[in-house]
Amino acid sequence: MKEVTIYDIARETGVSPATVSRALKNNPAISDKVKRKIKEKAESMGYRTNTFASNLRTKRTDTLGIIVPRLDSNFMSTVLAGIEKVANENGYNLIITQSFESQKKEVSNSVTLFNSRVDGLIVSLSSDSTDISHFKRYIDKHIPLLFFDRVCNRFDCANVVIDNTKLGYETTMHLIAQGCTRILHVTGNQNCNVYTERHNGYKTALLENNFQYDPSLVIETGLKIDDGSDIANKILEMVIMPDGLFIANDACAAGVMSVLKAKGIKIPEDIAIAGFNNDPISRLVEPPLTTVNYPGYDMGEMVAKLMINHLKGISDLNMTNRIIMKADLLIRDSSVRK
Amino acid sequence: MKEVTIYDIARETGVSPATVSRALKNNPAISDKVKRKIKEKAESMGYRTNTFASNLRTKRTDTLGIIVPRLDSNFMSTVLAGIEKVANENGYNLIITQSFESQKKEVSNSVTLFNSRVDGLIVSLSSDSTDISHFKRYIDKHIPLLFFDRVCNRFDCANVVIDNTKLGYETTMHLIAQGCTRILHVTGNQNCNVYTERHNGYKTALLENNFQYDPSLVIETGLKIDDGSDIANKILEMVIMPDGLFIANDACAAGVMSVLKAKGIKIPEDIAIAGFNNDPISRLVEPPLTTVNYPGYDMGEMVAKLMINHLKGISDLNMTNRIIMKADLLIRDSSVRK
DNA sequence: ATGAAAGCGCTAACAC
DNA sequence: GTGTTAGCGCTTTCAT
Repeated sequence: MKEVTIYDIARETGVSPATVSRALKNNPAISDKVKRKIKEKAESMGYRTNTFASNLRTKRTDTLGIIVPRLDSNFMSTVLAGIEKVANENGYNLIITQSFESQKKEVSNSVTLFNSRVDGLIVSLSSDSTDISHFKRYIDKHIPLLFFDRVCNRFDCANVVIDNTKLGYETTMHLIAQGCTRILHVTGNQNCNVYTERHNGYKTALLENNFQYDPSLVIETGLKIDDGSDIANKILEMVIMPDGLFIANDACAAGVMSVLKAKGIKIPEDIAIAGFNNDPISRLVEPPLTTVNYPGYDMGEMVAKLMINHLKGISDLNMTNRIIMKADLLIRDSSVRK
Repeated sequence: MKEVTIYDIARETGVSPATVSRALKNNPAISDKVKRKIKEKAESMGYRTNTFASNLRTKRTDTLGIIVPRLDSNFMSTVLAGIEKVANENGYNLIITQSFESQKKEVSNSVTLFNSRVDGLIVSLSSDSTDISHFKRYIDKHIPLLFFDRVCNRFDCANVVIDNTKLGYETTMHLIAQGCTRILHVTGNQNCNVYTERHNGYKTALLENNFQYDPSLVIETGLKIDDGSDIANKILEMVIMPDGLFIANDACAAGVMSVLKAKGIKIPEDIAIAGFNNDPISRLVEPPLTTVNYPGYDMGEMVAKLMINHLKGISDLNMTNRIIMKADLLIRDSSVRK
């Protein structure tokens, strides 16, 4: 299956390959008449640009690499939808990979994408990523690097986040305002900024209200729906049960809630509950779950725009350290008493 | 930022570029000693293959193109997780695009991916795709094409599906067995095989039980959570309310259920409900939702394996027409009476 | 077992 | 406004 090249078009139209190349790239030096003729010929001959030959010359790929912990979470797929939209509008392709929350896989993905010569790399770290030296090669080659959501604070690189600490604080304050005096916090891997920060916000709110910060009231878990059942059972076995729960994501919160309700706990009367993310699930559980509206789609758009504007020379990622996006506490019935 | 090439390695190691190329590709003609020396040098010099130069020669990209309606649904992201895993294990990259349920976008995506010279294309059609001539170019160039979930029956091309008709039938039979005599069906765009087939299964089950098939008991909708509210309100206004609902996806079913319950309808006593997909949401609503377990992750793996095995010459996609994967009715409390 | 050399298809500096 | 030409870095025949 022989591919049509610009040489074939040049021959057929009686111009040089260079003219064909220019015409197809809309180079203003070529007259409109010639351009039209060449484009028509290209179309009729079934020509398609050979991106490899082109990339080989220009040393650009118009491709962005993405590494995320998992694709199959509502938050991540929403972010990706946002990234894809912007990338597509700007003629960029995406190569999307997932680390499955494993640093080892993250390293291998980062190498693969590096070898694919992506123009830029967008990353949300796996929860066990302590060492991030695998990204050094990008920095060395001046390939722009941008983190979002799960970022590394010990690494001076542009990133887009929400203020997890503040939102953890506000969520906890809200529970306290509803009369909770014994608030249990369910958190994720403490290596992960998003979870430690929410945890810190929780702690600050407690101390500010003269409550004890009791480590036995903090449970670290995988935050899956099924982890929720285990946690609910732990809670039910406690000598003194908590009267408030701040759970670091909605899926897990929904899992907890479902078991607690089945055991006759009244929500929010016996236990008030707040989650995080504004996952669609949060609106459907009963009572609807108080949560934090995490603007995933907007974050995806923001991240892609930052990267692409940098690549186009419109702005400079290196001048940015961190962008904090707006997110709000969304109060629903699962936490409102009275 | 100068890239290291095989010429640089050749110079440093005192061999020819051809030998370097062979050594790095593990060509058996090269002695182990030389291989080791070259590989070490390559490593120490920070060499990375230039895939463009390589692709330009070999005319392969080791990249699969994907077109899906949307990324941000649980089912799709689960499928993609499965595809990504297999692709990655086999050294393939993915370029993922979404059509946003628009044929126009689907066409433009198919062109982009074609021009990116993907080795193969995996597609789940947008709901308004009637004409699929935009894929002809792939067939003409013998680029393997594989559809899944949303496929086109009028187009003779390999595809992976579940038996939607059968499952629609079984779900409806189950509702009938629970004593429902007036079953309303909520379906999606009737241009879409998955929805027409589920719809047909519903119809068959009714007729087989000597119920009338009443078109006024079939509602076509976008199947989003929020569409669920509208539908619930429509149901509440009906002169004779249905006593069973078969809803073509779980998100919408959860939306319907939430409003019905709020209006005091007892589920399953007043109305029994069944959804479709086994979305995580189905386990968390109350009562838990009867649904069809749609094995998205497995389907992703299956699809990727089929494509990659074809590309590797292990098997031949052209000999396959359709693969029907197993899926089962998952009976939960939302439809079980007494 | 290794080297020489041609060429994949495109772009851009330079020439006219 | 258009043509000439020289590579981009790799693979692969053919030769030794």
